[in-house]
Amino acid sequence: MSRYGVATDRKWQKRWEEEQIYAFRPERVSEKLYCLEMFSYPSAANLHLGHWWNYGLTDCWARMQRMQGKEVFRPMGFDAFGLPAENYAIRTGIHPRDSTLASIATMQVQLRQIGATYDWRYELSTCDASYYRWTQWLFLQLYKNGLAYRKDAPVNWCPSCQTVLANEQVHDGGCERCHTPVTKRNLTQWFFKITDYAEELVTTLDALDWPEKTKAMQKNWIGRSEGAFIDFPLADHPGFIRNFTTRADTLYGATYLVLAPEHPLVLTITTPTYREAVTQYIASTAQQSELDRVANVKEKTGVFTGAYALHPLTQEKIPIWIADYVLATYGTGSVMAVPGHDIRDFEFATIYHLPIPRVISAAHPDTPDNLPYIGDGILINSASFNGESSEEAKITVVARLQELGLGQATITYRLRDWLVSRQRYWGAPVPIIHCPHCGLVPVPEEDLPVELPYDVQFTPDGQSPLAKSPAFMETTCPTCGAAALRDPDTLDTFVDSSWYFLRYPDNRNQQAAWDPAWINQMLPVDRYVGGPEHACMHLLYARFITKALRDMGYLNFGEPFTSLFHQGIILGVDGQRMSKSRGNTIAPDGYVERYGADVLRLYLAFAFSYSDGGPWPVDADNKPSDEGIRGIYRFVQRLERWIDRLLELVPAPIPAGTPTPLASLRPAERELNFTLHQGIKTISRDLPLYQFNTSIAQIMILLTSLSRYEQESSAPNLPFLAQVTQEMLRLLAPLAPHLAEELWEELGHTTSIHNEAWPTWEEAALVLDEVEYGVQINGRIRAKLMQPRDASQEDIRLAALALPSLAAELAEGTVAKVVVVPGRLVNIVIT
RNA sequence: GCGGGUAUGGCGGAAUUGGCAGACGCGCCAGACUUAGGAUCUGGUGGAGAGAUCCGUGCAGGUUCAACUCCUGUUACCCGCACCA
Repeated sequence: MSRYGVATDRKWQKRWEEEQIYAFRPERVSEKLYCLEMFSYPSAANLHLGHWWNYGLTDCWARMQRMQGKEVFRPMGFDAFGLPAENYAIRTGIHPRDSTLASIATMQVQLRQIGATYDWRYELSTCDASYYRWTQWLFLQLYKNGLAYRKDAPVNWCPSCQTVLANEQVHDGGCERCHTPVTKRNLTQWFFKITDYAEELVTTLDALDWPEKTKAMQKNWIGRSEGAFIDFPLADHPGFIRNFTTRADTLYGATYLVLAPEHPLVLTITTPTYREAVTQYIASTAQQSELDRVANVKEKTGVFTGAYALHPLTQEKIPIWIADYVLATYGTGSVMAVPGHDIRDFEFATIYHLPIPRVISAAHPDTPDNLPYIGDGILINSASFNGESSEEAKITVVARLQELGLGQATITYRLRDWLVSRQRYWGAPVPIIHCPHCGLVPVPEEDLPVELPYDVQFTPDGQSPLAKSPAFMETTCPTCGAAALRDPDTLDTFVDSSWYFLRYPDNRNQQAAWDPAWINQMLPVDRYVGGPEHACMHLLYARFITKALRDMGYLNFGEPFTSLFHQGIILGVDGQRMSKSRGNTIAPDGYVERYGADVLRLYLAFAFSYSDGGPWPVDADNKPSDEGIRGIYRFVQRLERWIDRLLELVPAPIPAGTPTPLASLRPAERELNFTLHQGIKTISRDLPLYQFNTSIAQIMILLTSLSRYEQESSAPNLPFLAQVTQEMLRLLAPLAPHLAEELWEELGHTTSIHNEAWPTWEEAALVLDEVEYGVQINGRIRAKLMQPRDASQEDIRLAALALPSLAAELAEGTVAKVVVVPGRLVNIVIT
């Protein structure tokens, strides 16, 4: 049994809290390091392994930064609004507010059991009126600056959650949360104009210290595309149809236009003969779910409208079709179809027997004539543009169109505006009043918060629950005083989390969301840690909101998270994500009770790569194994035995000790000293990179070296042993904070190890008098060779060639070359 | 189809600038101790072979005195996006 255990954890957690040793000191803001993990969703159950993995291991990182003199700002809070609490309420009848507050209370206690360095004075919870008051304030600022607007549009609707969803919340045509196929509905909804920032969001991405994958995902999601608008005048109506293309060079190959069924001009231009077919087609596509649409990609369908447009350069009459392979929400909702050089247009033209001319010839003709050629090439059948390259023609064709007033170069984005209103209860109310006389009237800022009422019938039926609460809805217009109604929708929870990192450092400010002078010093977040699944939602929204607030003058920076790190995920033994429904969860509680928080922390840190995660190991019976944890537990016991041994040799209190001068160390001590400094150097390099496993390995090696030195030495150098032991505990402190603190106290210290400075290493200690060389013949290791540190390359070469064990093999050939790598190896090349 | 990533012993995982592959731990094997335990300690442990040796980082090539590492091609798996004009 180890004497360290959960009781030790409690003892130190209590004392740290009393002494406020992790309190952030604002006067040291110049040394601040804002390190943040994505905040947690309050859940009624006990903390799961993921919490320990996310928050326990980032704590090791933060603790090392503290010891290196950084003023670490490390807050924790709760992303407390959202559907799970509401769905739980519908099942159980427990009000979302009650269940959420209870969950938060549980988590506040349990998060402390990890032994992390949170400064709880900066806590926040998004469902508190003192927080969402400022979420509503944010909405109003966006509204006043034209970045929040209401529009009637086809939007994603989840029939199960009974609410609209943002584009980002539709995955594979289904609801991100419940996977129900999403349908389209025409509704009037609130949007944030994130598209105004599309260009900056994509161009400033490169400079961020973020994982390449995440940057690529955002870039892809924003979908910047350079091309041109090309207008095709209508043959029988005034006006024109505007198309977006990236291939203006293929304009002479455009043989028809295709509009999305939702395109606003469709019914205007459709001729009476085709009206019935067209309306039928529109109706059938409208009732298709996103999933059906994706499933039907292979069979292209469409109908002719009977209308014609004029080719802008040839004046030829070309037919106008509608088809659902053209998306209403991208570009102009209309394309010029070039079946000779586009796969989709080709498939469509083949089915409906439309002509498929060639206007680009490939430099190396390897595409058969019965397939579209989608690459660049030389223009043919393109009048005066013949002979130009695709690259040239993309410019010259657009220039000609521009002279005619029928085209211009442009950039489009895939990114759509962010739909933020939700027809659900448990969220921040939209702070807008609908007045019959004045229209949309923002709630005056001094009237915030618009409080979410408690007594509401929140069972979802497609209506906003708040609409059924007259006490909430009925108000007066702030402008004209007439009776008016509040907006019944609540805000997407991603609005709450798009600015929480700005609130933490000034969380009790009641006059403003924050004090800009203070926040501009505290932010941006220096290191943000969280899962990669937020790449195109939270991380994108937070960047947008930060940039918008900067342009309104509330911030002087435009990127919220300078540096981003994604942890991996610990999976169940089946390799699947842990979940109650799969029954593959592993509870941390038992391990913590039995071995203590630090054994679990050390195990998680040691047994997995932090960036990869991976499945929990299995034993011979395919059950979750705790053999690895017992290995860590043995290490803890070995460490305690060593401390006991040291205290036998050197009674407490052990002096803090100064490093013994290198020159006065005997050879065996030099070896131990080498291991110490090697360990300090390695851990100082690896811990900042979240390479916890190698850091712990170094401490294990150091402990082994310590006890071996003591066992093998007839007269151990006791002050030196005491000093090395204390350095080892300092190295351990970030990883096993309770254990290190306890052992530190046993050595007689009366101040916390967590206020000790991080050890430094001396390069001189890493230089040994003798170096072992590997001696290779033709690249294969054949012998070892000890050489003095200052031996010349020539000495080493001669010593290697003179090795008796190599004589026979060397005699078989002639030595062509000898490569000496100082300090490492010798390679003898024989032929 | 596009983008990003991964592949190393029985297992988790190491390997700094191209320089002795497999650190550290688990498991396994052998031994010690014993108040007989699912405890602890010590030693060994990539594979093949009696052995000298040979073979080994998904696969096939290449560059190099030297390749897990760099280059070309290829396979499998994972993640994200996907009729985006």
